[in-house]
Amino acid sequence: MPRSQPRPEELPGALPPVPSEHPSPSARSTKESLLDAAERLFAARGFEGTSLRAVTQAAGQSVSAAHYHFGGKRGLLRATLERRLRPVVEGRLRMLDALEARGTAPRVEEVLEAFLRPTFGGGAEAAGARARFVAARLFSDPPELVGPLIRELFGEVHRRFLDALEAALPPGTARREIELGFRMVVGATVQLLGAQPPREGTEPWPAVPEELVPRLVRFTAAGLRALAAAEQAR
Amino acid sequence: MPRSQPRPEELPGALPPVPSEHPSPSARSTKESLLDAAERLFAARGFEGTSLRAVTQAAGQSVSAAHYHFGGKRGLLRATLERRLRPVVEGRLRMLDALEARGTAPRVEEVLEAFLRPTFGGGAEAAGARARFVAARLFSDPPELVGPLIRELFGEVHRRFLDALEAALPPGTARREIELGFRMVVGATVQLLGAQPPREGTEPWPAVPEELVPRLVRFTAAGLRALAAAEQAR
DNA sequence: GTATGTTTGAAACGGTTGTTCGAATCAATC
DNA sequence: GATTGATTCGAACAACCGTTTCAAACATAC
Repeated sequence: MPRSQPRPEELPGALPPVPSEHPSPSARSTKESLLDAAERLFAARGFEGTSLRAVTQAAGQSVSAAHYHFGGKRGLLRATLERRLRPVVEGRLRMLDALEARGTAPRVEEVLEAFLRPTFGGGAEAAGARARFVAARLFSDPPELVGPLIRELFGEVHRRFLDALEAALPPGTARREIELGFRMVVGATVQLLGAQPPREGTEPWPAVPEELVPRLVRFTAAGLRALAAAEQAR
Repeated sequence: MPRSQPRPEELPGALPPVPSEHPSPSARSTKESLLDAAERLFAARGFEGTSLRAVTQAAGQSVSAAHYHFGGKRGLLRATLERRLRPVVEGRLRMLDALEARGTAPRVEEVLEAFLRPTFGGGAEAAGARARFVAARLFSDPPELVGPLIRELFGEVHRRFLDALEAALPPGTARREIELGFRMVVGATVQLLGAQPPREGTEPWPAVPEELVPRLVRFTAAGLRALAAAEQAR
């Protein structure tokens, strides 16, 4: 019975999914139009608050197309998140690599800039602003779906940046103190990422990356140094 | 036709709703059991991700009870948020009042402590930890519902704390710089509030208010001062 | 008791949800 | 031109959604 069902996305452990050997150009545009619409709607109304039909309708596609390409609604969210997060992660690691390949030890500000700059990457244009929708979603959408993705994408990054901060801060600073400070860095970043949220009902707070990143670096570097100094003085 | 429909919650502009002149003790426990269940479930799965039936079932009540007491699902969310946010707002204002009633001008750290302490109020016990669920929800649930509530509850608070910070920081610091810094304060706070989120699927990050508040004050005070100093040097 | 207004319960309403199915369409290969 | 596999579409599925309805149960005042 040749009931073949060739889902492009991962099946459990079957033969390699044959990832679209010949992806027709229309298939590419179908996938991307779905991702674009999903990104916009998930950002505005959240995952549970957005119906698959709303996405496909906005994309001008059929519901079954979404299932065919992404395996369902959850797969669509995952793909949407991954598309925007992957470049951020890669940018962070690349900048940190460059920093550590240099001879002299990196300063706290440099490590933080390597972490923050790719977050606001892509300039101030629409694509960059849109890309930042993920921040809000990361902390609100189904944890059993987003949680593993965060660990998979950000696990190595967080470890490496914690190490780099430990090396840049005064020696003897407790690891837990650094972890706590790093969480605050992330928090401040996420909050400013939402400065231009593509959320309906919230008026944007005009800000461009060129303005935000230096402030963020200045603020968080001083914060981390203060934590280390207080630890030192004890 | 005496088809009376005495909703305890607000009707548009009709006569005062007669807010339960004789609230039977069972009615109180009904409302509170609903609020407790709603709080737990909304925190874990979000507003749209939680069905009203799941809430009423967990509370051991009927669906109509929720509609009767809160006017529907949205009213239930609003009541849930309000119950936890109101004390925080009042605590912040009270501490700021006390600070300003004193003779000497408050320091940055004191203003920040007045802002942060009530946020982590209630100690480390379950009620306090549970109360913090709101932070996550505030930035993810339907903006057209939560947005007005935020402005209503936090509008005055934010304005007053911005003024207090402006007075405590070196004179001449640009207002926008302070607003930006304040957003980072909020971001760092929210992030640490989620240190023990009652979210399924995310392992908690053990931390108690006594440990977090001083770190938060230290970190953000240094950050704000750094922003002001850079502004000064220009 | 009766009367009055508040609170609960069970069932049903219309509408929407994510997903599945089977046939139709398309592009490329033999 | 037939075969093969990838893609698209519309229709249908069962399950669930928030809300409403109506009657029973309740407490309190007369």
